[in-house]
Amino acid sequence: MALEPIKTKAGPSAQLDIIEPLCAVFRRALKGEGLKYTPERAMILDTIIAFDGLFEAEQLLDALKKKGHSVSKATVYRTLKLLESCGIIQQVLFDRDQSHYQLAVGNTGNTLLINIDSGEVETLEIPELIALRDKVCAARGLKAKGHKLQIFVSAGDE
Amino acid sequence: MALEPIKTKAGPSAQLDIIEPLCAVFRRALKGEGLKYTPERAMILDTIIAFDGLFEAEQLLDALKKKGHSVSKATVYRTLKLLESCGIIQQVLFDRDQSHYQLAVGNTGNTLLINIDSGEVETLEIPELIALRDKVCAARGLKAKGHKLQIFVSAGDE
DNA sequence: CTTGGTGCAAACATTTTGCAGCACA
DNA sequence: TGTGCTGCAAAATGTTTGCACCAAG
Repeated sequence: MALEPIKTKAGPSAQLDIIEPLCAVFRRALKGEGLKYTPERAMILDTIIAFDGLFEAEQLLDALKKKGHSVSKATVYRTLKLLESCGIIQQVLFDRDQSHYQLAVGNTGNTLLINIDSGEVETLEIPELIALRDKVCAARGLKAKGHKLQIFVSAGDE
Repeated sequence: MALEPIKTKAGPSAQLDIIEPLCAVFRRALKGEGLKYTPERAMILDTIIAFDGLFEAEQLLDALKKKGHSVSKATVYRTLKLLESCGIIQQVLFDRDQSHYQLAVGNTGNTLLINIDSGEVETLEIPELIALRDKVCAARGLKAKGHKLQIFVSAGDE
C-alpha cells in the first residue's frame, strides 16, 4: 500500500503551521484509500507532532495513556504503518531493540548524531550530502530516492 | 566487554591477505580475554569471510549447515557478538526484521545502496563523506567515531 | 582439573494478526 | 446496514539465556 504522499513544504515552519496540514494530509490520504480518520488516529498523530523529535512506539503508548486517551498497542502499531506509508513519519533504525520514528516533514532529520557516550540522539540536516549522494548514484545510473545517515560521535576530547 | 580492537590495515587486500590476519586477530582478542578459540568460532569466521559482503545470522546458519558443520543458533549469535566487540564485523541496521552484519576490515562498507525496487543491497565507500562528517561534528565540538549511510535508490528511470 | 563452550529448549521483547464486537459513513 | 476500526489475546519473529554436559588449556 502506498498512500498519497505528503506535499513537502519548503522552509522552516512554526509548529502550528505543521499541525494543521499534517492532519489534513493524513485525512486526505486515508480518504483516498477508503479508510477512516478516527479519533484514535487523530490522537496518535497529535501526540507524535507534540514529540517534535524521535520517538518509539512505547513512548507513544505512554504519552497517550497519560493524556487519558488509552489506545491499544495494536492500534498504535497499525497507525504508525499508515503514517509511514503516506510519508508523514519515517522509520529510523539505529537500535536493534526497537524502531524509532520521526516526522518526515520537509525531509529533515535524515541525519542523526548519535552520542555513543550519553546515548543522546540529535537530528540535523547536511545540505551538501544531497549533492554528494546524487552524484554517486548518477555515476551508477541510479536515482536516489532518499537516505539515512547516522553519525556516531563522542565529546571532543579523547 | 570490549575486546582488543582490530589493527586496521590500509589499502585493498586480496581475500587471502584477509583471512589469515582476521583469524589471528580473533585469536588474539579472545586470548586477551581468557576466552577460547574453538572450532565453532573458527568456522563461523571462515564462513563470514567467504560471504564477502552483507549477511544475516540465518544465512550464516544455513551456510554452516551446508558445509556439514552444524553449529547451533545460540553459538552463532554469541560468536557474532564476540566478533563485533573486537571490531572484526559490524552490525548494519537497515531492516527492522533482522540484523545484518559485514566485515569491518578497513572500515569499508559504511555506505549502503539499497535498491528499493529489487531489494538488492550494495556496499560502497564515499571518501568525501568522511570530510563532510568530520566538518559537521567539529562545528559542534564533537568527534565523529563512525557513521553509517544508507541511500535508497531505484533504477534511473521514473 | 578448572574454566569456558556448546546445544537445546525455554524465555524474551517487539511487532503482527485473528477475531468478536463497535462505530462511523 | 455494511465496511472498516478497535481492543484483546494469541501468534510470530529474531535474539538471548539457563542449564547440563562436553572440551580445551
